[in-house]
Formats: sequence, structure tokens, C-alpha cells
Amino acid sequence: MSKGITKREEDYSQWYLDVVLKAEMAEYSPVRGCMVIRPTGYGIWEKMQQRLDRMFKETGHVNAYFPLFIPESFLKKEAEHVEGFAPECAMVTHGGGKRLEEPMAIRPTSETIIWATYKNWIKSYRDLPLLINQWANVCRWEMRTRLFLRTCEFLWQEGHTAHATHEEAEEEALRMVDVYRQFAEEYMAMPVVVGRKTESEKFAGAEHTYCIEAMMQDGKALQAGTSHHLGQKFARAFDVKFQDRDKELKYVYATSWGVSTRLIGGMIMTHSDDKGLVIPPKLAPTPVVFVPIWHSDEEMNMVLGKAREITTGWDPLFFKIDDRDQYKPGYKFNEWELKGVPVRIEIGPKDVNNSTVVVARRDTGDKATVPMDGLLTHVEAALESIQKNLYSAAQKRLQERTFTVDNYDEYTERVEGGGFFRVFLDHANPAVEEKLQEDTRSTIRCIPFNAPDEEGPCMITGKPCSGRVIAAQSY
RNA sequence: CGGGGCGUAGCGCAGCCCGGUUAGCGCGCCUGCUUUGGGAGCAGGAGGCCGAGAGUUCAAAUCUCUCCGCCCCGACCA
Repeated sequence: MSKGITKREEDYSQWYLDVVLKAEMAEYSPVRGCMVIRPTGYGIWEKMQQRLDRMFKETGHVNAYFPLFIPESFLKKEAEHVEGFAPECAMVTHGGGKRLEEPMAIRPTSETIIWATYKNWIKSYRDLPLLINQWANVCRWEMRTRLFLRTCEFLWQEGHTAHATHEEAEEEALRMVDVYRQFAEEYMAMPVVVGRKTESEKFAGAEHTYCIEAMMQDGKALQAGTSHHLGQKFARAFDVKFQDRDKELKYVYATSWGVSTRLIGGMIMTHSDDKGLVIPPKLAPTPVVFVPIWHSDEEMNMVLGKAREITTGWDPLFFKIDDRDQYKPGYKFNEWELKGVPVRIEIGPKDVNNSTVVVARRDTGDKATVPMDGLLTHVEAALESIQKNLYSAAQKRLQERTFTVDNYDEYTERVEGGGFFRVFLDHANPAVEEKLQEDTRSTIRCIPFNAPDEEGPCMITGKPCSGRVIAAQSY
């Protein structure tokens, strides 16, 4: 079995750490709360970026880049925003050996600097909509950190759009949360619940926040992406007006939306197992690895030669031939399983003689002997099957661990064991959420879309509510 | 910021209570030979300011004080 990986059932969070570290995804840096993302982890982020970037561009967005430093006065312009972010800002007070006249924050998010800029870009209704995305790092001074899930610095993308009307902004916010849903499902093989955040959980400065919530293997929720309708709050704070067709000067409507390297943590906790990482094929930097087997130099030349011959014409980024001489095949099998490569192809002297190879898939561990002829087609089919299989396993778990509960005592007892709970809670009342958190360390994850019309009494106050919310413990 | 733990070789640890040869062990690393279809074997070798500073002592990894860092559990968060 895998050396040194804690079993999931023994200690889920230690298992997670073991996988991240042993699969060489990331490691702790000398800097408190910050991580080093290693090539294996960064390669997955690059795949995510490539796909998301394409989806953003297909929906009309373009990329730009704004400064890392944000003058303190900018942050203070929007009241709710500053209240939400001030406590977690890192501030730069010195530069060039001198105390700065005005301290600058290292961006916790870029709304303020972007809206200070948009003010100059937007004059007329013809300038709208303005659809911009930025790939960047941000910094939030977290008390407690966990690799990928919560670190002081992390990588993300943040979309910032400006629209002429409330309706258009609303459409945009909804469009982008749906882009996230689609990305999560199709590429990460991670089913999600789409919904709206409650007042207390929404973004600091948003009118409302939409989100996708995923369920990890231990039943805890992970907020995997958010999309905010910012209304006119930032337009008013930064005085961004446009002249409309009717000659009137109007404030623009805004959205922002983001996903981060936290998704990598979500991917790990959705698919990986006690042998290590499992990467969905569509996110695998290298989907296929060949492990050649030989006894003599002669055989080595023959086997390696054959492997190279078979893969002639294949995309070089699609596969790797592990020709290292210092490790035995068994070692390599385990290593590539630990690192989550979706398909492993074993090729030895026997195979070369029979014109076959052995194809092993990471999700089920199944091995099959297949002819070299038509191998690429076989492998592509296997990858597709793995992608589907990972998704349906995750979806099955989500369904099986989503419970409908009406009684608070029952909820309190069961929520500890993980899972999503469909419950009636008066989410308009902040005291309800406070009590919920105090009693159970769980929160309302979202007010889901696509919920059946149901009416019932709030589990805590008894007040009639329409529609159930999803409550759960979360990361 | 409260509670707990840990800093000794690249990694994981022992040694510390009870001070005293040359600071050990496993993994990894280097060299050589034999191996190679599920984590190889043998032989040889390199690698340490014992987290930092101050003290006690003839003598400190070990005792005392101070500091620093990190991890884990709670309050805040993508």
C-alpha cells in the first residue's frame, strides 16, 4: 500500500495534508501562512486557467492587469467593503526607505482599484458593457491556514464588469456562476449546488452573492466559486457615471466573480483516495505515463524504442515515458498512482512480442491488456470513461449525503457527521445564523436555485419560511 | 488572540527527566556490483553551529530565563 499516507477514515484532514505534500502539489514556505505551489500542483492550476480563460473569452470577456498595491483611501470608499476587508489586509507602510504618506494595502480583491480606473474608461452607454477579467494573486491575512484551502496569499481570477442596467448586471452575475458550475462539473468532475448566499455570508460590498458549493468526501461543504451582483455601490463610491441614450447621467451596475487555487483543494478532496492523488483527466497536465519494463540493456533499448514508436505523432504534452533507470517498475507504479496520473501504460518484453500493452486506470485500478494497434483511441476512451466515472461517483455521494431534516435537535445531532441538510431556516434573520453557528459550527451554505416550492416553519424560530436552504459544516 | 504541541543531517525521529567519550537510527542522497511485470539486495561513503541569545557549571542537545519560528484545536474567512 501507499507509504506514509494516512487513511481517510483514520484522519481525513491529515490524509489531505499527506496527499498534498507527498504528491508534491505544494509545501509550506518559510513565510507564515504562505505556500509554495510545486510544479505538479501548478500544472493543474494551469490546466484550470486554460479552460476557464477560454470560457471567459467565449462569454465576451478580455484580460487585463491592475496593480497589486491599493491606496488605503480607495479601500475606505465603500463602507461595507472596508468593514469586511480591513481586518485581513496586509498594509505597506514603507517604501524606498521612507514612511509612505499614505499606506497601501496589498490587494485582498481589486474592486476599488478597478473602479477607480473604470471611472476614466466609462463615459457613455456605448462603453458598456465593460467585461474584464484579471488573473492575479491576492493577500488576506488569515488566522488559520491550510494548504490550497486557505492561505494568506493565493492565486485566482477576478472578473469585474460594468453594465448599463440592473437587469444586465444580474444576467452577468448569473451567467458567470453558471460558467463556474459548468467548469466544476465538466472539467473538475465535481458536482455542485448552485444558489445564493445569505446576507451574512455574502461578499462585503455586494447586493447579493451567487455561489457554487461542493461536497467533499467527508461531507463538508466547500465554497468553490462566487459571483456577485454589486449593484451601484462601487459606482457610487467611485463616481462612475455614464450618459445614457436618454441623455441622463446614470451610475453603472457592477458584478465581480472569482475562483481560486482553492479549487485544487476541492479537486483533491473530491476524488483522491488512500493511494494518493486522483486527477480528473481533463485537468491532468500529463494524462498518460508509460512505465517500460526491461531486464537487460538490450531489452531496454527494444522496449523504449517500441514505446517511442507507438507514440510517434502523439501530442508530447499528452504522455510521458518514464525511462528512469534508478527505479524499478513497481516503484514507478506507486509513484504515479500517488501523483494521480489518470492512465498508466506498462510495456515490457512480453508486450513487445505480443504487440500489446497493459493499460491501468487510476480511478478503479483496473488493468487491461490491449493491442498496440489503435492504442490512442483506446486510451482516449479510457480517459473519457474515467472522467465520467469520477463525476458520477461524486454525484452519487452528493445525493446520498443530502438529507432533508425538519427538527432542530435531529439536525444538531446529525450535522456533525457531515452532509448537506435541506432545512427550513429564517435566513433573513441574522440571529438565526448566529445561533446555528454557535450550536453546531455549521452555516447556511446557500439558498439553492432549483429548489422545490415548499413551505415550513423555521427550525429555530418557528417562523414560516418558503423554500429550504442548504446548511452544512464547511471548510 | 486564547488552549495544546514541536524545533537535533534533505525528510521522519531517538537522545533531554537523571549534564560527562567521537550525537545516534530509519528513509533519502553519492560510488560500485547484482537487480527490474507492484515500493530490490549487498558493500562502501558524504552529510550536524542540536531554532537564536543569555545564564548556571570544570563540562550543556540535555538544567534556567528570554526571544524567534512553525504546526494542531477554538473566534474571522475564497
